Amino acid sequence: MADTPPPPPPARDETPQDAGTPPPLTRTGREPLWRHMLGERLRHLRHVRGETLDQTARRAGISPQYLSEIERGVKEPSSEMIAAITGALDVTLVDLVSAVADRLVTVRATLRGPTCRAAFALAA
Amino acid sequence: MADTPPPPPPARDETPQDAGTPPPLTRTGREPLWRHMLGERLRHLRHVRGETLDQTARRAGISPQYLSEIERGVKEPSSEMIAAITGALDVTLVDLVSAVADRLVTVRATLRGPTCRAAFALAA
DNA sequence: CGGGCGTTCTGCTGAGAGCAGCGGCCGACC
DNA sequence: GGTCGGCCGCTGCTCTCAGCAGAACGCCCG
Repeated sequence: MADTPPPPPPARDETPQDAGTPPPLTRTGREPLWRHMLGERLRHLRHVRGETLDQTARRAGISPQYLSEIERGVKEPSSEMIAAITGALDVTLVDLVSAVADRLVTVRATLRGPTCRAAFALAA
Repeated sequence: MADTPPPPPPARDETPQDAGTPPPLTRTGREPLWRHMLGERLRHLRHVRGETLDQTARRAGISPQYLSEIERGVKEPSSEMIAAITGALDVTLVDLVSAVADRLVTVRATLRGPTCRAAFALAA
């Protein structure tokens, strides 16, 4: 990504979202779990800064392999760990949590979209 | 509290916030940790429903003592546990996360207020 | 082919999640 | 004053998993 440092993070994550599948839902088809949303947004924020796992992990004081597991929603980091990572990414907890909230709204709209269209089709 | 069931939760937590001190900051005076914000908002949402620890804990399938520890920011619940509690409170993850984000913004404004005034006083 | 990056695996240790039981504090109520 | 409901705090327990280290693999690119 860009070499220039990213602008100060907005209150809401206004950077373009990554393409790709949304994080996995729970087995009952309900909304995703916190650790999946957390990990996805952390990875997104890291990519916005144009950094590798190793770079961010070093500044956060954790292993790159563990950061990879967190971003993939495999492990559940402690609040202290979350604070270390957001510090390394130069964002605040409110930035992160807002990004998760916005992403959840987007994911929910995406899941509901085809369902609404399918319902209209059935009504026709 | 009111016997009538609470209205459908809004996308943002628009119910009046509890009076009282904001959650504890980290030792460096930075913003609070995720588990403190999480716990505070879960307790707020439970109070909005007019419920006791025992009532909500039973529906979530956890012990009331453990729910108390979560709400006080003493314990770090797993994502599955968070999902169980939000389910018991009849809110979604996006409701919870949005509530945390809004609360963080409020807390940050509160912390900055007196600091700005203090700075002006010093300049005088 | 080699390097960079990310993922996956095995194995480990120690912290802590989640619980049960109990006693205590406080405010409301009688 | 006593009782009750709600909550807190403590001890102690078991078992899961956080977080790590090291190694290996796959993919992509020059």
